[in-house]
Amino acid sequence: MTVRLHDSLQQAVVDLETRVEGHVGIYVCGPTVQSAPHIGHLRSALVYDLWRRWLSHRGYAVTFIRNVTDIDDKVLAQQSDDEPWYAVAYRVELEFTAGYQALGLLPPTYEPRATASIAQMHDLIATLIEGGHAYAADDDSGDVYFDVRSWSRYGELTRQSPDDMEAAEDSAPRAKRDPRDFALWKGAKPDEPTSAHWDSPWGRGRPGWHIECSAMAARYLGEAFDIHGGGLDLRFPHHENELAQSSAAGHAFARYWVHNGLVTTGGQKMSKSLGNSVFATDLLATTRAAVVRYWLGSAHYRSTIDYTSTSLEESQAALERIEGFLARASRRVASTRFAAVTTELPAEFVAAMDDDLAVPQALAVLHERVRAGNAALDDDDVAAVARARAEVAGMVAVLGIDAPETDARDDDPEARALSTLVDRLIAERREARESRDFATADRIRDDLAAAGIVLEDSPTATDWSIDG
RNA sequence: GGUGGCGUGGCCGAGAGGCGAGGCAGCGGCCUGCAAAGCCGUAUACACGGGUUCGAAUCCCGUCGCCACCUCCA
Repeated sequence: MTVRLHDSLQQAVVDLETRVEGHVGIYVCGPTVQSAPHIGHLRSALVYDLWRRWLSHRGYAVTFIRNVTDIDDKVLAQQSDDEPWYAVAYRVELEFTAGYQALGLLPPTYEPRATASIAQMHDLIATLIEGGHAYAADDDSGDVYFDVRSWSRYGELTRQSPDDMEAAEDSAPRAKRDPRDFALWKGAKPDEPTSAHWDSPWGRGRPGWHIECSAMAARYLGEAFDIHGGGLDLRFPHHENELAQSSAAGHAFARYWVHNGLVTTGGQKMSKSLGNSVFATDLLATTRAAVVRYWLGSAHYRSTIDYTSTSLEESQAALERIEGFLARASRRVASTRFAAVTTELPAEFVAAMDDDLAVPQALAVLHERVRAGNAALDDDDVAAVARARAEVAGMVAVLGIDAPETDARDDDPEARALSTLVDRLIAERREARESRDFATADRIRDDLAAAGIVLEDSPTATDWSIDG
């Protein structure tokens, strides 16, 4: 069984055949660091983290590149007297990194910033001009444009003909040969800070957005690589333009184009203008990161997911069911000869993940094993418990929802004191129960519950946890 | 106008011609002193109207509603 993935260019789920056997090069469009990350950004990054983890699990050596667009109109627009554009970019980049880390995303192999690959962009632009696919504007703007009409394949990614496209409304008419031509290099404008300009063969200026990704992908993965990913909203014009300019420059570029679905609120895409964004920091302040990760990852990566007030609650309950089993199973198995049992992932799980990362079906397998494991616990079938525990732990690990729960009980003196107190109360309650003084036993349980501590009785012992 | 997608039981969310994925919530039972957790059981579901077929949520035609992109956007 091979890994299959949906290729936007072929509009079909196809077998993954990598350029170099056993190796995968992935380029994902990262954010323009102009304002705080919302959960849509998080989802996008998570989707490719899941791809990467799965491909690694399947034995591929993965080179994973996710860029940071740190020079752009929008970044420049955010600067103030107190904070130059490059400081804005770095501040926002740190916010993104914090969000990624909270969700347990693996760091990319390289995370290049656009401003560090200006020379590579120049080379690419020069190649395009030589090949007759780009031109320097014949006004004094210093702009360089890609010549859409020179590239007959233009529109192949999104199956659009330039003739059918709505012409962009240019606020300032520029020296474009065709309204659909897009900027590779933007000539310096007097109101822009000089720190945002670089020398080039076409005069001082800064790069257009699309050329950045083409240049960085080629620099870090080579002119030909395997998978190019990004949000569905980037398909046009960004990815179409990347494909056109890289192809026109003679690069084989990406074999497969993967696009993740968007996150909506109230059925509409999160956007700055609508003001309906749910920001990463706000959500993570109130919700455990593992729950956010579970929720964002539990739908298929190509489908739209809508944020509602209850979506997190359902994910939390589902995740806690898994975690509860794992905790009980570990306790039951810990001191037995089954403690170290290892096992392969269930075949149905592997088949689901291989099939264009069908996480929903993979989760169905996971939950089925949790159910079986819980039943084995009820039957006290230790071998079966150990097997289910190993399978569940393995599945949870590839999905990245195994973020180590901070078991605060042993960490610091304060938690240790709490632990001692709770254990003493549990002992008192046990004595009360044994002497059939249920009023006292229930009072202890209620008081603990009021303090956020949940008791869980089993035939042999009482365990407790802090209600998340 | 062009391009792509969606509409599944109370909710979330898979599936894509033939035994009703899975989760959340609910209901009944088991367990429990009572709970919690867990287990077992539990649903005239596939936007609407036609058609193809022995058989359609799945294929075809049409209708309605919603979303995304064509302008910066994960």
